[in-house]
Amino acid sequence: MPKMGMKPVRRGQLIGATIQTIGELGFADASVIKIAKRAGVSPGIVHHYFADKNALLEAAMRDLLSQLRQSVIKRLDLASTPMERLHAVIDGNFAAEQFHTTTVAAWLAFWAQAIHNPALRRLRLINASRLRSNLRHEMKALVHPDRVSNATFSLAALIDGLWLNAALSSQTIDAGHLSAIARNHLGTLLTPPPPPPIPSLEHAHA
Amino acid sequence: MPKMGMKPVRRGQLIGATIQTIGELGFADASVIKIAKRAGVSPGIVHHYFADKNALLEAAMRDLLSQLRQSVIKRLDLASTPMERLHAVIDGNFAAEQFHTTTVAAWLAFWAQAIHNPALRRLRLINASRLRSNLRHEMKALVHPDRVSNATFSLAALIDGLWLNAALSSQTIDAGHLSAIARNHLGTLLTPPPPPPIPSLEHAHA
Amino acid sequence: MPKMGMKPVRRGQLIGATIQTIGELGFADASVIKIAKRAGVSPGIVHHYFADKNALLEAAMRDLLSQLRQSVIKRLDLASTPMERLHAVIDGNFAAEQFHTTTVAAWLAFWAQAIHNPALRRLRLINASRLRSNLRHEMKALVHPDRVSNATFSLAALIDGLWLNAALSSQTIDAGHLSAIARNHLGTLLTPPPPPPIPSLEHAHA
Amino acid sequence: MPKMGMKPVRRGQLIGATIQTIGELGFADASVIKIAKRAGVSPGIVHHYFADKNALLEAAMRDLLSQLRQSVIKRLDLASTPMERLHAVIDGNFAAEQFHTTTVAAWLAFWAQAIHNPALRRLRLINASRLRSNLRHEMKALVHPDRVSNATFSLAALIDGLWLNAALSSQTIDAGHLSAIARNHLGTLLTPPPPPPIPSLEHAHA
DNA sequence: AATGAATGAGAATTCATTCAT
DNA sequence: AATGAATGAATTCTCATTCAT
Repeated sequence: MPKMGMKPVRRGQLIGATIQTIGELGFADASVIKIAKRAGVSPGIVHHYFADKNALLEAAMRDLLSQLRQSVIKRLDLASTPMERLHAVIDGNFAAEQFHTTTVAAWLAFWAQAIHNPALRRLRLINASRLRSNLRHEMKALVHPDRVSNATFSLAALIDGLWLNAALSSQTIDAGHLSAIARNHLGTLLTPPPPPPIPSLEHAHA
Repeated sequence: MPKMGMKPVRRGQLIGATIQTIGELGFADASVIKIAKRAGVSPGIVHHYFADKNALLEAAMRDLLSQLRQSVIKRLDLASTPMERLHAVIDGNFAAEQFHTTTVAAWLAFWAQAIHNPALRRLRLINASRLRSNLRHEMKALVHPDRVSNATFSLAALIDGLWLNAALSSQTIDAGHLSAIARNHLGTLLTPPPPPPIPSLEHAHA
Repeated sequence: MPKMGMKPVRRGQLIGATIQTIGELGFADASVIKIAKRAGVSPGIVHHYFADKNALLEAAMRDLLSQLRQSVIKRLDLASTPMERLHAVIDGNFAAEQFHTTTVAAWLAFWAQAIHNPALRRLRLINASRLRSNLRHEMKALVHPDRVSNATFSLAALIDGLWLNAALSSQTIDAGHLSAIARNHLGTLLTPPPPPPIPSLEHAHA
Repeated sequence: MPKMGMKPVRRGQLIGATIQTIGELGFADASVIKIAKRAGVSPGIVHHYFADKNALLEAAMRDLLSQLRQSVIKRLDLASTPMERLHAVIDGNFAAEQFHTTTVAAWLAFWAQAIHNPALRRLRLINASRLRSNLRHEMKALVHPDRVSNATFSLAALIDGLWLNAALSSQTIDAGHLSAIARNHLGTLLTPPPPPPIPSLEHAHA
């Protein structure tokens, strides 16, 4: 009698092993054989649960995105004001569990590969537009309509940039610090720009 | 004697072909054979000019970094005030020639791979610290000493984040727009945060 | 489940094919592809059973050595006196099955390569010291202690030399003849050297 | 004006580099490029002085054989009695200059390869028969006609075996010791076998 | 459900050789 | 005479995938 319902278990094992392997070795060196070995299963079984390597990669990226989304949603549920909701998005993106070295490296690998892989690209687009949509919705309540688009774009870029710097840095990541910087940036987006302090600087902007 | 002075020519061809190939196919699918084919030479000749694939990749990344640096330096030479110099750094990073689709994709691929490849990692670190050092030096002239570090970190992250978004976006990149956003962010870093304008917003911060 | 227990079968096939191929083509021309072809398997499978080419070569040499050892041990089991045991060692080394042309050629190839390959070198050293130890132990019972070392060295060298001449000769090998020569040499080692027959010859030795 | 008569010089350089390279790396790893590099010339020039790699290898082996022959001939010129001449052959084979590690390793490599390479095989056969012929001629003056053949064969084999052991040994080679063992063996070949010392041993011989 | 045997393509790299200069 | 650029084949090894069991 076969073990029942192994499907989700095995899939989870393989997805986890995929993220780990990509995070540790990079996309180019993450072979099915290595992933299977890390998952503690035979290489043959991978194709029993996933159509091909691409399907496995897609599932892995979907898992990463889903974890991130959960991290944000969890915090959104506790927020009530627009500002709180924006902080929730920021903090959700910088949640501690998102910063394990291998996970961050896997993220970057997926981003790089998504340029060339349509399935991954689609996943990333869906996620990115969802994030933008979240941000934009709250921004509308806080900034002038003319500035919503830029403010959203700017905050989203800063979040990504902070993440990227963390991914590439060899130092341990202080998620709180990243969050604070993003919150601070958000603060400046909300307030009207102060009058130019000194003429010379104003000149420099031109 | 053989055709003299082919070395720099071939090396340049191969480096260009490498960046193109990585940009189009991604790191994982950029094989020496494909690179050689794109450069219009035989696969064997690659190892006549580069010790191994890694040396070729390193040279390609070095080339990308060098182009970026030139782009910044060119603008720094025309700048005189600290603010102008910061704008030079921003604009240099967002120069039009830096935004060809394949080039940007190659950049991302190198960043992702740099996590796992010591030689690439070293190159990236050198470049990153040079950028930081440039920014920090000018920041010191413009913001309170206590805020130099954070301001530098924040601006550098935003530059990277804007770049990353451009890299991943399928839309054509408007470098001027990215520059404007970064300049605007820089503006907010320089000025002291204004007093909370209205109580309701203050409440939203809580 | 896959075809079970293929491991020892395939390994045996591949080892046999390796010895055959090296024996026929020499070390330099024995490629993994040719070996696989001779074994009737695909080139890829070789690395499923052996870590790399070196491991395959090592296994092949180990096999040759083991066959030789068995040939000696089989005869040692039937011997009772020291002299019989020495003859067993000689005859074991010159057993007919050790003289198939390809096998002898493989032996020579391995010896030559062992100089440059640490793993093969180690195998050869283990085997050589085992042979010496066997010989020395029996020699102790038959010759004066002062002469054990030289007698052992001399007999071992003669065995190797006879083998080598056979290996390089294009004529069919008469193992019995080689054995007889070695036994004869052994006989001279056992007896005290006769007094110098004529002074002039003694002088020539000096 | 081109340098005149470079031909023998370059050929000599290349032959020396070939022997060195084969001795250090083995036959399989001695490529034309490596040989040229060691000789301090470009890889292209090799084919200006030698038809192909095989011709270079053949010339190198011919050089080794010639050196050995010179070593013997030099000593033969000083010898007058048959025994002295046999000693000259032995000592010539074990001359110190023949025992540089790389040279001995090159010898072994050539022997192994000679099995598969007709040109090398021919060279080796010519040399071997010359050595045999030398030995046999002198043996005829010293031993009973019925034993000339075996005595020659035995002595030649011992010389080769001692050499082989030296080649494979990691220890420094004591050429004098090898010479002494061969001379001693020769001594036993010349004298009539003594009467059996004890019946039991005689029985063991049967 | 699961194994691991097996394949054949493709990877990086090295090679002997040729050739324009 | 000599260089080193250039080729295309061959090398070892890894890969995704299939399949009998």
